Amino acid sequence: MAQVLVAPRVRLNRDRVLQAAVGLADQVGIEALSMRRLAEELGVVPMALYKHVANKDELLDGMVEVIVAEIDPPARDAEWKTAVRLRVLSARQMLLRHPWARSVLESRTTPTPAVLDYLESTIGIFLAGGFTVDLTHHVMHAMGSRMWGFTQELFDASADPAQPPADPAAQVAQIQAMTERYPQILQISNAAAHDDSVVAHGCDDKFEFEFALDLLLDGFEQLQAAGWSSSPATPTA
Amino acid sequence: MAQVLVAPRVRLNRDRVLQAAVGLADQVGIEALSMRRLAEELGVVPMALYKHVANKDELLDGMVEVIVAEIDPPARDAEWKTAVRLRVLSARQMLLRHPWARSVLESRTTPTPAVLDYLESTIGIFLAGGFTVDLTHHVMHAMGSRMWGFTQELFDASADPAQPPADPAAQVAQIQAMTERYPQILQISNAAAHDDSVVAHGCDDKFEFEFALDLLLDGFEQLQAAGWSSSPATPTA
DNA sequence: GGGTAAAGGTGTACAGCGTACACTCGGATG
DNA sequence: CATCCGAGTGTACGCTGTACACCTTTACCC
Repeated sequence: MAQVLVAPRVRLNRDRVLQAAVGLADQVGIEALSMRRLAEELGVVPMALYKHVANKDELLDGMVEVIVAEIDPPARDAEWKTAVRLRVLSARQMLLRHPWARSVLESRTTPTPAVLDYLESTIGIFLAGGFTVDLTHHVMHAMGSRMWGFTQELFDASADPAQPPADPAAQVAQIQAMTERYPQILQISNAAAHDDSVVAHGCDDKFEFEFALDLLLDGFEQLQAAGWSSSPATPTA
Repeated sequence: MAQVLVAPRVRLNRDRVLQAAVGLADQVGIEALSMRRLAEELGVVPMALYKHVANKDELLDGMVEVIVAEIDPPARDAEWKTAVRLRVLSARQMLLRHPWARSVLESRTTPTPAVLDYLESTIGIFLAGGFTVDLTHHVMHAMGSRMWGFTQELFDASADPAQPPADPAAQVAQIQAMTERYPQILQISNAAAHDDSVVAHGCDDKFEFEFALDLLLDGFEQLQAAGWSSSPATPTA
C-alpha cells in the first residue's frame, strides 16, 4: 500500500509565524488576532506557535520588528529637515499599510532592536544637521509618536463600524441637537473642505499630519538658528 | 428570633458603579479592572453590574465622563494662549491622577457628551481669540492628543515593572553593548540633566510636555498673525 | 544503518474573561 | 392584600492565553 501523499508540511519557524501574524492582522484586524486563529491560519495546533515565540507579547514584539523594518532608511545627502520629513512620511506610509500597527506600537513598553535602530538613525539626522545634543533631546520628545507617522487624534472618526442605517428622521434630529449644543464643533469640522467644495466631509488626513509636522519642524529650525539651550541664559554661574 | 442584622445593603446605581470603577482602576490599573473584580469590590455578583451599564464598553465610556468632568473649565478673561495652556495643563493634572486614563481615552471611538463639551469650549477659546474657523480646524488637529494633556512617547520608560534586580555584571555588559550599537541614543537620553548635574536619570516630563506645547502654540500664533489660510494664495480664481 | 538526543507539533486542561438567559426576591403601588 | 417591576442572583457558554505531558519527526554521530 503506497502511503497517502500528504501536503509537504512545510516546517514552521519564527519568521513564518511573524509574517503570517502580520498578514492576518492586516486582514482581520488586531483584535481578531488570537493565538488560536493564527495557528489555524498556519494549519497547526495553537500550542505549536509557542515553540517559536515565548508568548503573545513576544509575538507582538516580533510583528513590530517586521513592520518597523519596512520604514525607508534615512535619505543620504539631504538637509536634516527634508531627511526627517521623508523618513516620517515613510513611516506614515507603513502605518497606512498596517492600520493595526499604531495601537501595537503604542502598547509596547520595551523597545526592540529594530525600534532602537530607527531611533538611533533618526537622532543621527538631527545631530548631523548641527543640532546640539540638548536640543535634539527635547526635539525627539516633541516629535513623540509623530516620529512613527501618527498622532493620536481627538476622536477617531474613521472607526465607527456596524452603525446600522438608522432612519433619516432620527439622523436629522440628532444633527439638529448637535447644532444646538455643539455649534462650534460642527463649524470646525465642516471647515474641512478647502475652498468651497461643500462635498468633502472628512478631512484630508495627509494635510493635517503635514501641517502639524511642518509646524514643529519650522519651530525646531528657529530654535536651532537661535542657538536655543534648555538652560536659558547660562550666566557665568 | 430576631432577624440577623445584615449590613444595610446600600443600593447600587450607575454613579456608584462608575465611581467604584474609577477608584479601582486608580488602585489596580486598567488591565486588572474586570467586571468580576469590580463586582466583588462592590460586594455584588458580576451580573448585577449589567443592570446599570449595558456592557464593559459603556462602563469605560462612563469612566471617561467622570474623569473628563474633572478638567477645569476655561479661564475667563484670559488671552487665548494662556487659556489654552492652562486648560491643557489642567487636563494633564487629571491624567496624572488617573494613569490609566490615557489608554482608555485613546481606545474610545465615539465621543461622549463630556468629551464633546470639552472640545466645544476649547474650540471656543481659539475662535474668541480671533482665529478663523479654517485655522482653528487645523490647529485642533495639530493639538491632537496633546489636548488631553498627553503625547504618546516613543517608548514608555516609566512602565517597566517586574524587572528582576539582575546581577550588576550583566547590567554593565548590557550598557556596554548599548554604547557600541546605539551611541547616539545614550547621548541623547543622558542629556536629560540640565546643566551638569550628572545625577538625573529620566527626564523632566513636565518640561518636555510644555516644550512641545509652547512650540505649537507659538507656531499657531505666528500663523494667525500672518493671516494664514489653508488655500495659500487664493488667487482670483 | 542504527541509536539517540533534540526540536517541532499535539492533546488535554485550567483559570480567567465578557455576558446571555432565566430565576428570585424586596419594595412600591394599585 | 395582590400585583408588578426592577435590582440582584446563579448557571452556563464561548472565547482567551498558556502550562504540562506526550508523541513524532528530524539531525547527527558511531
